[in-house]
Amino acid sequence: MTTPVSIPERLFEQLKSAIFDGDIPVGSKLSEPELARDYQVSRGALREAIGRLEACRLVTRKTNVGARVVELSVENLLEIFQVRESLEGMAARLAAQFITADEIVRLESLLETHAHDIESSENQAYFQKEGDLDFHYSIVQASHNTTLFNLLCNDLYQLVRLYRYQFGMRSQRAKQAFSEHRHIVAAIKRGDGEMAEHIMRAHIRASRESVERIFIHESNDPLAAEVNA
Amino acid sequence: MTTPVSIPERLFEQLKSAIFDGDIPVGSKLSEPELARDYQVSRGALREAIGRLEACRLVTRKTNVGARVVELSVENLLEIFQVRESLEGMAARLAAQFITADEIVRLESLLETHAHDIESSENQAYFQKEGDLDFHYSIVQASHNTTLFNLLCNDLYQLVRLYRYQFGMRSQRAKQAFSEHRHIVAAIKRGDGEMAEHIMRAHIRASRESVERIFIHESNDPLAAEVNA
DNA sequence: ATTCATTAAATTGTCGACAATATTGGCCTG
DNA sequence: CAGGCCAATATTGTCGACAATTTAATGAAT
Repeated sequence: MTTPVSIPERLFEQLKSAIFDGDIPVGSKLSEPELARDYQVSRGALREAIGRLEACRLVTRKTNVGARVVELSVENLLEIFQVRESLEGMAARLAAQFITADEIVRLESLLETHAHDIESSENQAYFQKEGDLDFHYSIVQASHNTTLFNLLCNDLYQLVRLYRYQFGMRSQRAKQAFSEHRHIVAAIKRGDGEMAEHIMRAHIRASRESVERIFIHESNDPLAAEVNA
Repeated sequence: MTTPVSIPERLFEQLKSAIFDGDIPVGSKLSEPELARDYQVSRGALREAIGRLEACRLVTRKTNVGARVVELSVENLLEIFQVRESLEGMAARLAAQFITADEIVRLESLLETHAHDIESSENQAYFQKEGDLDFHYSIVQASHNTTLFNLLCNDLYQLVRLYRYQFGMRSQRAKQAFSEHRHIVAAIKRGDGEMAEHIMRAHIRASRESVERIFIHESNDPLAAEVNA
């Protein structure tokens, strides 16, 4: 017995993909009649889907005017990094305290997968499109704090994905980042919460600073931004 | 020209109040036909309002089954405290860095109001029903990080309010908490972010530990819980 | 030509009706 | 009497139509 999926739920996922892929451009208006035609659904169902997009801050709505895809800005991206540093640092510390044996196994096998991805990929602007987020997702899950999980995985990570896709961010230090992932897992495994938090924060801070350098100081090449956190 | 308010928006506020006040009991089902009758609105408008309640996690929804007011638990409350310690600590640090002169004035006048409230109130289980949250709200605002603001003020504080109302939490250390508020503002005013964060974290941690003591060790009197953070 | 008012078109907001699903209660069977 | 099946009922999901509002298009006046 699989959980039933309503039309708005499906639409929500479809619209997210369309936004991530740029089929619905950033900043553009979501026309209800148009989308209802395109996706062959009633406006009611569409409106509920848009409501969910609003909830995870991918679109903003104005009464009597309509919904638009959020505008991206470096300032907002840096804000998100700041919040992530704080929350994911905490997640790493809690994970070190509460992670289960089973979760450790899964986390290490995830690392193995990523290690393989790095080896097999020729160019260095490689793997972690979702893989990196998967790692962070797993850490948050291992914290066993559902409030924290909801904030990060339901809200923030959606925006992080949007920034990655839209800015076409690629890692400039993939091996470095991967190595940090390993150290984080090692610290968690031995129950060293202090260290896990410390590395995680440094890990995310490094990404933020990379973005700052690229976008603030000389922003000619936004395609080479940082992604590995 | 005042911003137009749609029916779902109004309903959202009304339902929130009804939930906070216990008119719609915690854990109970939100019957669409019943509520539509009571509030004299169509089910469509009601469903959108319920969607917003779901977004800030005051209700949970199951497809084809309906919406229920969230179940409260001490575990969840402690989770929220943990997240708040992390986020509000950061907010205090950022506030020390970015607060404007105007915001400092408003913050200090808020403190004066609270000081007066404490003086004029005879019993010690006094003032801060919303006043305390107002303080924390102001600090977050002064951080000038809109992402942080959204997470705390749109999502978490709603739940905090629900816990306060439902558990009838009262401060056991109001004067102590107020003094901590003063120290936080002082640190922010002199631009000492490290100190502001440190005090804020200790402030919230103290509240969490108070709740732990009351609910975990001997929980006979949930009415005397901690509220001042 | 530019601005403003007026009107026409399009879009969003709201509603009630129908379809699909879940829940309830009764009935039958073991 | 317990447990499961089936019909009846109620609730949620979905849709298309109408109303309210915003946006645009048109034209008149300065």
